[in-house]
Amino acid sequence: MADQGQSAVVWFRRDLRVSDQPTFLAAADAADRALGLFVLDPVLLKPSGGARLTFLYGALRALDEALGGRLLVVRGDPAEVVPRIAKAVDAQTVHVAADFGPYGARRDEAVEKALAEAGRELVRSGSPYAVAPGRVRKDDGDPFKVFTPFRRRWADHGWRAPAETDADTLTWIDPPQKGVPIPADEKVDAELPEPGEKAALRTWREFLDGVVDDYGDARDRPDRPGTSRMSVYLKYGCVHPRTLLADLAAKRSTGADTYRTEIAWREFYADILHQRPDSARKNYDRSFDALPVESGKAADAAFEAWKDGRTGFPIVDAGMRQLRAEAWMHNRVRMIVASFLVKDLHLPWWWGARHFMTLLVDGDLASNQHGWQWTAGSGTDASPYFRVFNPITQGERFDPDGAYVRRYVPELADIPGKAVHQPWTLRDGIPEGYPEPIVDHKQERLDALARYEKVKSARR
DNA sequence: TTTTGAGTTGTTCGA
DNA sequence: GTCGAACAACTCAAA
Repeated sequence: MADQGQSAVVWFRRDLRVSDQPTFLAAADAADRALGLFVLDPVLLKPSGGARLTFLYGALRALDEALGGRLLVVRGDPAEVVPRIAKAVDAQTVHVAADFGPYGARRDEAVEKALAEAGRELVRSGSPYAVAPGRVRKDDGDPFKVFTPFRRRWADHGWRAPAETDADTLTWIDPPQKGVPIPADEKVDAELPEPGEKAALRTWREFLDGVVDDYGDARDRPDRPGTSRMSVYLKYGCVHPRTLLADLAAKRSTGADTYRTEIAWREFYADILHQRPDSARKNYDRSFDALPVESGKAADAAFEAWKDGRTGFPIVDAGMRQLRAEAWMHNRVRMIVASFLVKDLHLPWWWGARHFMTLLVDGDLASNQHGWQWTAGSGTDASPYFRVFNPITQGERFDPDGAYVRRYVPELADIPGKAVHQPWTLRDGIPEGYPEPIVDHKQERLDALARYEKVKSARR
């Protein structure tokens, strides 16, 4: 089928791996040689914090190595770069995994159009999801707005087995031109996970052989390594969720079920963002536009205290400091600090969401923005408005010995046990250097409930 | 079209 | 200390 000597381009984006790569199979069908390409797109690089850039560069180095040092890295606008490279290697087809993000989808349309003008084709094979956004639909054809029925239909829909590919599926050609070197790591203080496909599979194997069966409970304990740590690898496609689902299918534990549900959440939020690209920046439920939020100098000061981990609430401060130290935060603690920003400080959820996206190594637009909206109550299937996390109760329940707090808040390192969650009750007073609580939680909870009344009356 | 059942992650209060 | 109920009403999904 392929003409002798025909080549194709495999344009990598959020699929920095060689196993389970449908694009490789499609490219092998179309041609007998391929060029591996990655485009450093300033539009995407600019809002990425140093942690994500550093991880990305590391993953690119790992991919380049897997391709025998033949990955071409070019900087520029993909709509200009991709057609130029395709022409240089005389490729009829450029192969990608479909992107369903607000920017990615527009970018791909522009690239597709530019390629078509030169008689070339952008071929989409697969996506970063087990089920592509837009596929899971109700009987009447409309998209789901509630998670649980989505998950049921999603599981019924099913997914393909992992594509059997590796670096040798294609013959990689030498780049026709010199690209740019993969940039050096950004200056990041945080300790980052090891980038790349091998690290992803090793991390997954550890989880699968270890805590997965106990995941249902263990995942809520920030003081213990009970989570999979796969988020960053999924974000950059160092592993495909299909691979994880195939391994989970062999497990028959509730822990494995719970983990499968977490993957479903990732797919649900990608689907929602696909339906409603504006929901990355605006309230999914627009009646929440009526929620009164704080602004001005006092709000800015409170926001700074939150970002710095100096709110005087130990579990909140520990989380915010873990974010700076590791460019990652335990999921349970993400909910606690988010609830605190939105319901104790009465600040807009998107302030917090933006801060997360700046620092998180695993920052994914769909999951991050909709996770925040869930906490704020403005999202799909949102938390009932009266559900306000109590940072002390949450700390005592999920960090019962206080080990998590002591690990990240050195001022409190000498306080034993769960007393660490309420340093203001200590006989000797709050340890030097640690702040007083910046708000009275009980008071702010009532204030939050009053503010939500405004949303309710705006609906009428 | 109408009806019915259900909806990630919590807190507080009173018995 | 433990336990169950209240906290509201609405929208969604499916029969």
